[in-house]
Amino acid sequence: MSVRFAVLGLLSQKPRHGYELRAAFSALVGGDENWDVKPAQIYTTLNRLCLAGHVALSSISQDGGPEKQIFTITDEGRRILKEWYESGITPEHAHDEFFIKLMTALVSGDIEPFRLIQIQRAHLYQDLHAATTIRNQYDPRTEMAQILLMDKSIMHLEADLRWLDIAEMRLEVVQNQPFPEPEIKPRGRPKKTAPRKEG
Amino acid sequence: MSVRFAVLGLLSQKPRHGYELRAAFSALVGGDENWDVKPAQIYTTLNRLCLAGHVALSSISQDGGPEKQIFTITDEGRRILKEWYESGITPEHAHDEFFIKLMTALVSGDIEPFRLIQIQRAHLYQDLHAATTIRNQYDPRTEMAQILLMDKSIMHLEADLRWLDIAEMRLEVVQNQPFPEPEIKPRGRPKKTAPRKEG
DNA sequence: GGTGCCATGTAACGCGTTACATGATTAT
DNA sequence: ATAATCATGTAACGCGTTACATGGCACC
Repeated sequence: MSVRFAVLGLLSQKPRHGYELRAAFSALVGGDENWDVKPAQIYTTLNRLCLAGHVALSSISQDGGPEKQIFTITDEGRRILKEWYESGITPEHAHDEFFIKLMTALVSGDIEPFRLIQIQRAHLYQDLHAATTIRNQYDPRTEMAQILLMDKSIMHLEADLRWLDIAEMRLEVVQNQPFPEPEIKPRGRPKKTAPRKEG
Repeated sequence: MSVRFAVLGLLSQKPRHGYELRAAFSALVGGDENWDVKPAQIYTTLNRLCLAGHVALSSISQDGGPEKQIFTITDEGRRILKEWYESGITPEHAHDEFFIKLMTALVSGDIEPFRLIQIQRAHLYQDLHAATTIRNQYDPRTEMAQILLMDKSIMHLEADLRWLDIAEMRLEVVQNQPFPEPEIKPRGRPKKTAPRKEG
């Protein structure tokens, strides 16, 4: 979803063509090491935005160079962009890959969870060290995006490390008790307004 | 990627059929409120795993009830599962939607970044309160997955909130200086071993 | 006889990636 | 010349979602 709205936002600033959008997006995220958007995605996204009526092909320029198809945001596009700005975003922590890995390991018994945690902890410490080093090399006056991104990485790597500690503790407590096969409940049971833990 | 490996791990524990895998995955992540895998994904994933040779259709049982296609993990499947277990995972923080939103807003000037931060902060506080409440209702003996997931959510929501504070501070420092149009550098320039910040 | 669970899929779409393909201009 | 950059796309695939479709069994 992010790329679509970023394209919309960039077109809200001024009309642009595909190639320019790619470069602008790259600048937005602080370089293509962080998020390299492929041309294919830019052009297919523009196509979908056109079909949705959020963007329109306004003109084709050709200042000596190759042909440029310049896109402009529509009123409807401005509307849904504003909606995006005004909405809060809930990050999806359940979809975290290490969480799935740990749970899978617990159920299948293929590998000791503490070893898994150990591997991941070492990995995260490396990432944390790298992120800190990189952040301190940026110039706050000209590389704000890069710095904010590294700040974010650092905060979340620390959070992940804290979580590993907590997970380890929780698993130590129950480790002598056999890990209970998680209950496989029937699906699609009636949902009341708040189906959580009443009674 | 997560679902594919989770399926592999669950089949490593014991052979299962599609419907059973869906229920087992749901149990893994602590209920379909967290991550509801759709039947379509289970069956297409099984299909791809079969084509890749990581899983094989071993038998079709029919104990009175409907037909069940039972899948088994192959040696190759066990190999790549082990590889996954042994690898560390680097979370992708650049792809965070709020980060993109903030950067887009800064570049396009459509909305004040501080207002954006305020909206997001309020949203995250609500999420944090909800997550904490929910976590404390679970039973540590039988609902470990749910508790660990909520721990994770809480850690990361706190990290997000801390990051909002930092971002706000950083933006306050540069707010009187006009936000510099991020440099749009030419793409694909020669990459040395470490293209960062030399000279 | 309906509702809900068990069990299987297909079709189409959105988002993102990889690979491929074309052609013009600009710098060495 | 040829390499890099500017500029545009298509095709095919992986992952994930929504919607649609089929059929048997069990319980009330």
